[in-house]
Amino acid sequence: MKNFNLEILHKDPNSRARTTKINVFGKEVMTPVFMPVGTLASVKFLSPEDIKKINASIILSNTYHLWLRPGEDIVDQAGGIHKFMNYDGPVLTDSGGFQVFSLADARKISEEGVYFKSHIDGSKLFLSPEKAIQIQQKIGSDIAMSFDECIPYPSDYNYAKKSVARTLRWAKRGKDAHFRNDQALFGIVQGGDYDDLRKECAEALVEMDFDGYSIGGTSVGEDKETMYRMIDYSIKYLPENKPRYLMGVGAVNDILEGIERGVDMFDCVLPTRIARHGTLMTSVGRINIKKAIYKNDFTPLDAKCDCETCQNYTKAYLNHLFRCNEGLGNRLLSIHNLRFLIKLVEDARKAINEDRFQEFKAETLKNCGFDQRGF
RNA sequence: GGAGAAGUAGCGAAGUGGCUAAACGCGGCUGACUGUAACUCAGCUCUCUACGAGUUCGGCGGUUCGAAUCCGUCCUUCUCCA
Repeated sequence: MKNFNLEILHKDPNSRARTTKINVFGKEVMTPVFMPVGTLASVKFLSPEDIKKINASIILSNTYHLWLRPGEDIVDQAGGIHKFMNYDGPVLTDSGGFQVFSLADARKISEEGVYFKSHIDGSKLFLSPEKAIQIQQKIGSDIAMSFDECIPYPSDYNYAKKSVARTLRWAKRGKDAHFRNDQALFGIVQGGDYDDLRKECAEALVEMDFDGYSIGGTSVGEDKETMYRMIDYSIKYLPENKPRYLMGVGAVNDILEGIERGVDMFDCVLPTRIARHGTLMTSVGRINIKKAIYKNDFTPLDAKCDCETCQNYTKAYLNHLFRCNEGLGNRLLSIHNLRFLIKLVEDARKAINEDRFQEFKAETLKNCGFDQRGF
């Protein structure tokens, strides 16, 4: 019996939003949760101490990328990913399924698996559902993902149907190859924006009995309404007593819409990526710190934020760091954006527990300026 | 005082008779970024009444159908010799 389970703490009476406590092999994860992404066993520019300081409770890493470098054997020899990167909190590894989408120009899909052309040295690689599980078991993450095909949007119905069937066969193969009792395994719902395909996929995965379920294939270029529909089409077929993870979503409005629809877990590169590009998420919307107007603005980035950056530095200083391409700017903004999203889900949990999630959501969206533009 | 070299858009730097409002880089200004090939990418950066027009390549004056590019002269800077 795996020491992995979910306890529902509170349900919002006005939506499907909920708070839960996920027990990840003795480590607690309160949901809704936002998971910072550390693809290469590193949340870019942040140390494990930084990650803890922003109150992150679980982070993500990536099978495909660690497989290429340094190789799963090295991580295994280090004693697993926690020891390797000196981070003792829960770690979830994505399977490489997203790379089927993001590296589409350098890969070929077959029934057996996916052939990749390495983006590092051009060598030929082959990743199968079994191999993806084997790698993740060696990496030693707390939660592994099954190998799926993340299809682009739009995809025509016939392709999506074919792909879902294959992703399901891959899910079964991966599950059969999985044996670690100290590692959970999640299935991934695909099916594009087709209700019946999402249903077919979700129900088949539930039948296979995974430890949790993800909603994949979103945030691949579709419009917001379509994304929210994909979530609806997927989540209604998923069981209440297992975690629901919306993959790759991290814009403020998307997170709130996801929570409202019953999502427990989110991950996204957005906060760290845009931080490196000078954009910060604030309680009044997104701003780009490189803009000339911040050159002599000696106020904190976000008056309502409790992060290290907002407590200690001004916009003018961050503006200066970015103009000079100083790495500290990347770190400070990454800390801020991650803390901002983690605080967002913390506040959301509180609101759900106090039966005022709808008000919280409406107020947050209004403050962030969603009436005029996306976040 | 003499000899040589050079002055191109905010800066650096190509161009050496028409295809040049002038490559490229930096700087500057905008915008994008959602399970990370991303400290990345895209656009703009002489002026204007702006899918067109007007002024440019140290100044002035020439040669030429046509000049940033050739000639004269002046100014400035740098190097070397006194």
